[in-house]
Amino acid sequence: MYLQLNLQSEVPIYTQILHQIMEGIARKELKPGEPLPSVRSLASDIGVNLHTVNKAYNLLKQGGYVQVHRKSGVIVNPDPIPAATEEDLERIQAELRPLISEAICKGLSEDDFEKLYRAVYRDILN
Amino acid sequence: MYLQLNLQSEVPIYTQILHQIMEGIARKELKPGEPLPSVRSLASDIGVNLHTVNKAYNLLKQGGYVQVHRKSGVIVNPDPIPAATEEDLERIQAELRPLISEAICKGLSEDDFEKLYRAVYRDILN
Amino acid sequence: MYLQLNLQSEVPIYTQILHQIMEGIARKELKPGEPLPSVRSLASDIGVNLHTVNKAYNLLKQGGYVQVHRKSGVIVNPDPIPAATEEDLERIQAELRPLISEAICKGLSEDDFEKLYRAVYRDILN
Amino acid sequence: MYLQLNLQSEVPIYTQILHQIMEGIARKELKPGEPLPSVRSLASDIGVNLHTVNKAYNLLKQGGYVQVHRKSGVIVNPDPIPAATEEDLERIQAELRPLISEAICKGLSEDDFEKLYRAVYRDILN
DNA sequence: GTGGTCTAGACCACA
DNA sequence: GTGGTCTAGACCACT
Repeated sequence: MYLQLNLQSEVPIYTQILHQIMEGIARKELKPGEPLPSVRSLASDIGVNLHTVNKAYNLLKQGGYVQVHRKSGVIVNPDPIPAATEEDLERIQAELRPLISEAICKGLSEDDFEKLYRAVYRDILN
Repeated sequence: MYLQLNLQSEVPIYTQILHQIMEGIARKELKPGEPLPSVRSLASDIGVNLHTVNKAYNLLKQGGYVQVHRKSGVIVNPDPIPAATEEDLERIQAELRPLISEAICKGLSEDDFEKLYRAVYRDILN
Repeated sequence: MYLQLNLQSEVPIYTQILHQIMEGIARKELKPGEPLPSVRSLASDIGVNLHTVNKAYNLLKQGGYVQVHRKSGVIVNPDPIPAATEEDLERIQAELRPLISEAICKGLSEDDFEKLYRAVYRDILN
Repeated sequence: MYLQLNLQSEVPIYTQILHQIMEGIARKELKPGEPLPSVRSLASDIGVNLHTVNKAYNLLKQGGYVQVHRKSGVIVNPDPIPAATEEDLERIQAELRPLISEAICKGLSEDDFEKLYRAVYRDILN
């Protein structure tokens, strides 16, 4: 499980960490119950501030992706991750919306977009 | 063409304006050559500062969505909007990626996600 | 002598008119003593405001490119156009400077730039 | 790296800043990876508003001349600056064109112009 | 009246 | 402390 940060991206670092760990879980590279590196070690590994990693971990906890134990540190949630709520679905659609608008404006057909989406899907799952 | 802003949202106002105008173009509510409201009038209509609208308009100009004429104001580009470049596609995929990771983590199947995407697509195009 | 205006350029229209007439003179399409269209007719030909053409003509007069006669209208200066002053040369160099900086930054060699410049020169003179 | 602004000039201040930093990079006074002053400190140094500097920095970012890191500020792009595109070359030629027209009208020979251009080139590179 | 530029001053997210 | 965003209000060039 390697994190690749882009420090000049406009995406905040803590968000990049969040996304990549979520992707690791989606890929099943990170399995339920598996421990994540400690805040300190991860921070020093990727060369960012403790707070930054902490913020990502807290968001993961809030989302039910991980559990934080005083002693044993942070582990991927051994229980199933909470299923998408109605709210989640709406948020995802809201984020999809400008991407799709852009795609339409730039001449991509619905099928072109589907290919794009399938490619990402495959890239994550294989 | 009505804009609905969410001032509480973490999405910057100028981005919301940008997205909604892009969507208007995708919907063909805004047709090629059609004038957009002037910076000042739109700003006062939606109750934000003129610079905020200006920033959105400038981004639309950069993206080739609109043309800015010094005197006559801003119009939807009468020429076709530049087709998606390889870079565009990669950026869209990069933005799709965390959405898809999240969807997978939350138990959505590839087909569930497709339904989501199709729903947005239909909502925009009809 | 046809003028081609780009209404969405950031270059003011009067400047475009100015440039193109200067280029016409440089090309010798417009010969010394030759009449230019009247402000009114040119304005209506190219579909711009009288003032806009007027401003261009006034700048041409100031630069010694044309003479304005009450009766006979505007003609290309039958006398030689004033030679470049030291001030002119400095201004030209000042305008050249950012172009050259950009060229260097983008990896163009001095010879590449010369080719560019020669190409424009040839395009004008032939 | 000193910036010299001409507040009387018709060239916008942000453009002057842009040009001079581009020239600094061309001169290699500003080396790849080298930090630029922060928006605020440069603004107060040269006595202009922070937004003016910000606009210049953003244009430099767009052009690939610098990288903006949210925390650590702005640095000269450590990677090579994007090579000139066909579009760049055309734009440079378009800007060269009125200069050359003027030079011809004012009696400069092609070689005179070359001397001018070489002088600027040497002034930048030495 | 249009957009372009600039100023002054504020709050926020990020690290 | 950094850049990002937003506001309010001003002047200017262009047409």
